[in-house]
Amino acid sequence: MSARTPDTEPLLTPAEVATMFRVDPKTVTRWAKAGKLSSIRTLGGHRRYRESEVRALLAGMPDSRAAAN
Amino acid sequence: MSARTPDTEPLLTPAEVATMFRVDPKTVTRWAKAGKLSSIRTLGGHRRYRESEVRALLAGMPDSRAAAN
DNA sequence: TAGTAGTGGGGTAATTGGGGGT
DNA sequence: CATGTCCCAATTACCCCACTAC
Repeated sequence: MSARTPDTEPLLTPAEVATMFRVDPKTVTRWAKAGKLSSIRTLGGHRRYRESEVRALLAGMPDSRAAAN
Repeated sequence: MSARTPDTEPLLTPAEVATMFRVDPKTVTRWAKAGKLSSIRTLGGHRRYRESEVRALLAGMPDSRAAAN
């Protein structure tokens, strides 16, 4: 097989996070800007979010942030 | 160790890089074309990417030249 | 009434994703 | 089969402003 994936964290798109929280994608972006949610940028400037962090927040764990935006 | 590896750098396929950034492989190709990501060509014309550079980019470093892992 | 905080909408420009064909 | 390339629709970023709740 070709696609062996070296040790990487699963990421989510803004739309996916928005759907999970039942909010507008812009609101997710606002959370990232406010530092409430850590984000990784693509080379084009779009944001990607850590699935583990999002799920932790969804589960009600208010403390799982590591670094800021 | 029996088989030695002359100092060769670990390379990644477009699909692997795409998975790590949570984007489409075609997007990775676009980055290479735009010069945002250095690429090495196989003899068949396909692109390969430096794992160290990709990881540095994922970490948020705007410029990546040999991350000291 | 004014002030603060959070969310959504509009508009524009750039990036991204998918189809089609090599 | 994965990839390289081109075209076009969808998504996203970024700005400002309106609305609601406290």
